[in-house]
Amino acid sequence: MELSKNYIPGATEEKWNRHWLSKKYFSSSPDGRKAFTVVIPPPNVTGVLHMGHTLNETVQDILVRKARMSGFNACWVPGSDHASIATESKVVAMLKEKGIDKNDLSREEFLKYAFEWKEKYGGIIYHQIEKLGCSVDWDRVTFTMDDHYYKAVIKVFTDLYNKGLIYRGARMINWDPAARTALSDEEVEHRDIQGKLYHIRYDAADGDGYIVIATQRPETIMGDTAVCVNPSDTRYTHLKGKKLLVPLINREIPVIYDDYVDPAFGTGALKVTPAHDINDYNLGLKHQLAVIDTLNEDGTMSEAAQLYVGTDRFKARKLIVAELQEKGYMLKEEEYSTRIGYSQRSGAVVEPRISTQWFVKMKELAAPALEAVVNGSIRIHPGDRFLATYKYWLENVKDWCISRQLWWGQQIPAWYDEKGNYVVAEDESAAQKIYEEKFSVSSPALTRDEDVLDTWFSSWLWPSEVFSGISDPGNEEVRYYYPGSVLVTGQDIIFFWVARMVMAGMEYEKQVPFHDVYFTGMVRDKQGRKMSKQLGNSPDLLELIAQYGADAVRFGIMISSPAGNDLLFDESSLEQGKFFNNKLWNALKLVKGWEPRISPDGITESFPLSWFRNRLNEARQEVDQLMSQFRLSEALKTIYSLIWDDFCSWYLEWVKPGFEQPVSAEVYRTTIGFFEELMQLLHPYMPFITEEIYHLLDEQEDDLCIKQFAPTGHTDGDTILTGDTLKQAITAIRDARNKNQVKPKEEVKLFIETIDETTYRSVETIIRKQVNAGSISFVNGQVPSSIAVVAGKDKFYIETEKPIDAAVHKEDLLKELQHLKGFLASVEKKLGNEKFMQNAKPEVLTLERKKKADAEEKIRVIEGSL
RNA sequence: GGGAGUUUAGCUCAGUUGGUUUAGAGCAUCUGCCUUACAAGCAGAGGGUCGGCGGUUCGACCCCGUCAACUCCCACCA
Repeated sequence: MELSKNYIPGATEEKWNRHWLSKKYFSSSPDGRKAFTVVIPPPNVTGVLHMGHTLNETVQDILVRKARMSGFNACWVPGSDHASIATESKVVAMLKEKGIDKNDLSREEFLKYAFEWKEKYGGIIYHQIEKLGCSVDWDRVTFTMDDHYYKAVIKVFTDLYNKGLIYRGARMINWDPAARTALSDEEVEHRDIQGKLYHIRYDAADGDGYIVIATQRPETIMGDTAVCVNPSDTRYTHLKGKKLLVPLINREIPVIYDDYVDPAFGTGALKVTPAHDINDYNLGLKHQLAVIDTLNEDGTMSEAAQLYVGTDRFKARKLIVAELQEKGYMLKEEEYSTRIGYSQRSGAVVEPRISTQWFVKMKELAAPALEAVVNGSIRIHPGDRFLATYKYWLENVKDWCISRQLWWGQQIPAWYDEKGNYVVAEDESAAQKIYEEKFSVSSPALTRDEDVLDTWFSSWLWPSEVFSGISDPGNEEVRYYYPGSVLVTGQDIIFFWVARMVMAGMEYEKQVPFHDVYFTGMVRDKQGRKMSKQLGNSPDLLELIAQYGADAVRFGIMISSPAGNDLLFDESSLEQGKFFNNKLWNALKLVKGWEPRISPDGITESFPLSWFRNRLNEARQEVDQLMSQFRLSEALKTIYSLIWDDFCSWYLEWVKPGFEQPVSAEVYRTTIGFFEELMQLLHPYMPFITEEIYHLLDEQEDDLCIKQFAPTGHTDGDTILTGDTLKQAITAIRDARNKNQVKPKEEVKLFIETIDETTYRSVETIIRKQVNAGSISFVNGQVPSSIAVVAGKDKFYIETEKPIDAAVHKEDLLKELQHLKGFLASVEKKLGNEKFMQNAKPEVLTLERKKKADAEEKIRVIEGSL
């Protein structure tokens, strides 16, 4: 058949995707093989795949395809996350565009819109995953709001509640005034902000004296219930027992004393606003201060504030500052840089707020999760870089606020009576029953908690519940597939997700959820900025695939992405991938072109055949090792160079017959075999083109993507030795072929006499390179054009062609000998033979002419034997 | 305020036990080639005080110390 001039990815990718899917190659069910389980980090249902996902999915696919080809029952579970707050805010925005206010809808109506949205956009992600060539098991698509998943979440909630690990209570939480919901600590992002520190005067109620406080948030003064100073601060002792007046509203508040206050900071006086600051809240608890909440849930001033009621907090700040200035309370304003918490989703400035919410007690759950990583049951890659972060978080973990004032998500399974008494149960009838027993009331009127659970409260069950391991404990599938082999994810969700999955896994499966965690870096744009939709700097994956082909995209993103390091995305690496595709294609065209010319007259030169066989085996072992260490990018480089340099530039050029010359059947067969093996090796990285070429090379019954690796041939000692010799010969021939470029090297002669042949040969080779490299040379301009190194049992010499005045250069020479000794000692050590250099003592001698001639004679012999 | 990471050619990055790398790849630049698989290619060339300084060593891109720049994570000083 006629092969096209260049490789055209689009149609080929489409073809093989359809073929693989129709054959259900990526579907997995439990069997006698060992399972290799990967669960996809479920992307948000609303999103599209950005480059970060592309990197993650590619890494997973490489590992999964490799495992599948290595004989494992590979199972990669796809799915998506309902992403409670993220999705809800998008649906709300979408409704707003249509002129619909969420508040005018019932919960059911809203959820209908949300599910429609999910159906519409959830599919985009799956389409992208498929286009990228990800070999996921489409029969296992899981959504975190599937029925069984809902059941699991509710079950875990009630179970933890019954164990006393979930409680409800009023605490100071992070409040998102835009989304009007509570957030967990992890959902708050801190950013450095240039703010102002305002110095405000609080007069004594009796008119005698005042205190100046410093604050960043003057709009909260109406919530003040004390001013606190350090008891040792003599500046304020005269005010003891007095009351102060809050400016503008003239409410009386006490002066309190606490060591918490740093006299050196600001004015040494702190206004205490228990409703709007965590420290003030704690201080308030200690000193039994009243709590005055001056903000509404949308961030506007509340009735309790008395002033500017209904005005947004930031507008109110400006107005209050102006009023304080006008009335003379504002003594000073200074620039002040601080950190402010923002809601990760809505971007709104988070308010600390006292609110009744549901919490998970984390300490108990954290202990086994910490242990699993510390004792090595879970290995984190790369190295231990993230181990410290993981440990620190678990050791200092605080309770997890899991209730959200949203509708999209799993509704909290708690039922209340009109007095606020509540029970937790898996469904309403169970709740009725429990309530009846607990309160001895029959047929109570109960209403369900309005709130839903944090999205991560479902995500943390993912590794188990994708196999229904929690809704249907101990079923055959979860027993077979759990725990997963490797989790590939971004380091940004180590707390949100990874640590919590380990907790849930230990609690509900009594086992770690995965053995290895591979953290990919963040993908940034050329300017080093994080890729984000807001910046519009994240390229569209489908467009990239259309432009370069999926294989090239995968190649481009993998070729320079060491684990855990950030990746500056550069399209030129995708181009490199595209070029590589074409190189493969052209090699195919070359080899296929020989087919009609196979003839008994063809010459078989066995040398290149055995050389490449050897090279291929060597590279395969290297690739295996690199991949098992998750050094995927280096493995790809090895394969790339093996194909481009060794196979195309050397092997094919070598065995290539002259114009219209016959090709021996052996050469043809062997070459096809090599090519197939190469395609197999590359397949996890570039699945489409390798499958295509594999089939075009030869009529194949099997498909490459499920073909298992044949054992590496010729691994016995003899062959390896032959290989080394071959390698040297190849190198020599390469040099010869490049002879036009070979520069006349400075002639260097060396001679060493050692105890045994092996040591001698190694030392000789290395020392030759060292001398060539100039590592062994003379200083002070006395670099000789020719050196002879003469070594004996307990001494060795360096001899120069031009005589060197030993008296003048003795120090230099000794230094060189010392250097040489150290170097040779290390070579000996590597060879496991430390007898020779131990007692060697450097000394400078003048060699006689005759001796030199002897040495040169031996050199000739050595060179002849090479 | 703590902790981590990064710093190698114009750009993006390799360089894992300190000595077969007088520092490598791709892209970009320059030169010559449409040579019968491949101009998406081939043959070459230029380009680096391996962030600065100090130390250990016979020998350091690699180990130690220190400084600088950039990035990230964590933390309740108004």
